[in-house]
Amino acid sequence: MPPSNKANVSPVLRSTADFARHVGLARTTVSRVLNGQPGLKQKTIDRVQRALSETGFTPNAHAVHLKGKRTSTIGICMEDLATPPVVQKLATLQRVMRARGLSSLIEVFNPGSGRDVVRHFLSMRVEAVVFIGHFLREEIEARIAELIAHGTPHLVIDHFGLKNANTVSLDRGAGMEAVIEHLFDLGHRRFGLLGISKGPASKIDRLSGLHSALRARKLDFDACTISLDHLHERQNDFEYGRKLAGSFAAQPDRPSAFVGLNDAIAIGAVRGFQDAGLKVPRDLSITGFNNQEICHMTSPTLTTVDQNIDTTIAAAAEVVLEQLGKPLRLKPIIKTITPQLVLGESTGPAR
Amino acid sequence: MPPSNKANVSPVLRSTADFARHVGLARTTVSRVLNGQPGLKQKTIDRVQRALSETGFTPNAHAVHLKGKRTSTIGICMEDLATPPVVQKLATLQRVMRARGLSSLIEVFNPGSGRDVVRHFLSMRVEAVVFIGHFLREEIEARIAELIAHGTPHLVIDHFGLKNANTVSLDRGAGMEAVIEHLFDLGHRRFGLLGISKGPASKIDRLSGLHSALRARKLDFDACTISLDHLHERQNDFEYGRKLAGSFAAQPDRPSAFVGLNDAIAIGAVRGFQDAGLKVPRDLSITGFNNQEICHMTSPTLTTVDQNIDTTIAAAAEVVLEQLGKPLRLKPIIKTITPQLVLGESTGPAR
DNA sequence: AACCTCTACGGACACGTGTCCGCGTCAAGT
DNA sequence: ACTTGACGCGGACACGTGTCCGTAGAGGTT
Repeated sequence: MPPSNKANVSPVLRSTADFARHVGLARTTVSRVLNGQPGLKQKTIDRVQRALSETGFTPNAHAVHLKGKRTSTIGICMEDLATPPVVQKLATLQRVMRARGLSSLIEVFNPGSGRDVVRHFLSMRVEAVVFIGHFLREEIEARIAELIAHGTPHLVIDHFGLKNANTVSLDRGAGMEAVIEHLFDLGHRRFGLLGISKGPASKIDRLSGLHSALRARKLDFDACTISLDHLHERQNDFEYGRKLAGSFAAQPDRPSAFVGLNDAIAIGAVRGFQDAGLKVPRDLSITGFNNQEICHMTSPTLTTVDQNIDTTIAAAAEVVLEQLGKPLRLKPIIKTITPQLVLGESTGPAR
Repeated sequence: MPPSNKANVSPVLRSTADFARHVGLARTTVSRVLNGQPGLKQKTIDRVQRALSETGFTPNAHAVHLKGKRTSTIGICMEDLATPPVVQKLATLQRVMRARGLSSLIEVFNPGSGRDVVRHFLSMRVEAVVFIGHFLREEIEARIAELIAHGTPHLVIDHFGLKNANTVSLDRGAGMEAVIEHLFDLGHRRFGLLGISKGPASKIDRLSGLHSALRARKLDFDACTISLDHLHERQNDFEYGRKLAGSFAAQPDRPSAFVGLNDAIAIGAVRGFQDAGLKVPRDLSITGFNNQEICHMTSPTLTTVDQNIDTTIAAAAEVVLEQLGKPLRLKPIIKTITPQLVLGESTGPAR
């Protein structure tokens, strides 16, 4: 008696045809219900809906997309998932896109695998590709050219200065200006750089921000900043900051304020100076960058710079959404986000 | 002259037919090359390969999968992306799966949206679904039942004790036993619990580990552990740990060792005790859980428990890969991972 | 010149879906 | 009883792909 165990052992419904048979309707009728077409009795609609939630049947997305419906998927390409800021960006972007009905296909772009990643996105016919992080310049530019050739919109978050690329980037220079302003107001005139190496600076880099902030206060960059970047045993940022602090502590004429590349280096430096018997901020001031949670969990808490990630991602989402479905723009879109100083206990008046 | 600008303005190739026309071969021939079928002249193969890398053409994955080829995609369902351990698990799993040729479709399972997430995975015909994190029990059990009904394999990482679910979980009880053993050997006999509330314990919970560790050392659980969990103003773990430490510090007869639920609580507690003028580990010992990077960046560094995430994910990947393509197993697979004590500076001999 | 082998061609079908369209059915209205 | 309208049915096609198969042309051998 086949009908008897029909109730307990329901077969796996793999197609609309299967499902329609199960409901007792024609495939086309079911399809009409699923796509909200008019001309159907309410009773029929209810019948399908109920069976739908009972069986959990879902139309094959591949067939649907093949028929021409949007894939409603974007590709997100990550440099890595190692640091909190990029993870936070990913999480926020994913949430914003989901709220707009877009799924995220996420891949990590190992050096050299970029081609495969982008090919995979293209084969999935994603509606846009977002890159988060900092990549090899030639590689990412080649990938973007490929995307453009395929008519697929793209956006790069946090890799400024790429050719022909739509970018949303944090103005780290402005962040540095805010840091210098804060330290200057506290009376500091000489600054140690932790993990920030002197060299050529592009438009919104930390260094250019340092330069302009010092210039605006009639200070000479080379005279009032010191970088001990010769120690290239940089394993991880915390240890590196600690070692740098050790070297600085041994110097007779050291600066009164230290500007860290990121929070880990700054926190390592705090520790390094403490190990050398110095007190922060009594003897010297230290700043970080990124405003990670950890900044509020150390003694002293860290003065740092917040990336305004929500603003960044909102801007990014806007750029992506605005491009969807339209022909590709000719001129690249470039947006800049201004970060924000966050005061902690690690900065104080110069002695 | 149409052929003249053929070189600079190449049209977007959207199908194998387009591509074949572009190469000057039959669609079927191109398809044969793409799928590595025999009976083709090397010269022809090379011609297609070259055009392939020049144009960057990719077959429509949806059509390919529709034809019956594997989707080679797994769904990963995250509780959130807020804490480092889950992010690390995600990153590792994604990497391992990619190395096996599997893409990851990642979604965040907001309470209530679980149904949609799983439906989406099913509509994409993923080959398996992995849950990472801790969910509402009824909700995740309902989702798993749905997956089973659809014949799709699943795995839950870090949510122990679910009915009919394949799980890989950390044996937090064993972690607690290691912690107690370490503290006991240092001479501690009374323990303060930070964020760990007394109550019913299931098999591999922290509490059951505490119980058995104390029992093995002939100590009475209720007599030698104190929990101040009445302060339910738990905003974030760090502040909560700090407040708990403040309350404990005010007690005349406080324990000599404190066991934290996680690293953030423990680090907050360190800070709280320091604020009260106590020294760690001179006056008291503190342990965390998770071995986040931050543990090595505080003063003192934290004694904690490592989750052995690589081992966890390796086991998870094995379970998933073993299930792919086969009919569903009847008996749930349950694996347990043993964590590992990591010594820091925050624990020392009892006074 | 006749024959054979190698290889590309191109028609055909299936996969699961959305959509169009003509046809049948059934109930309500006249 | 007849007309009419509402509504479900089922055939057909297209989407892009993989694969089978019969055919044809090119090139080499006898």
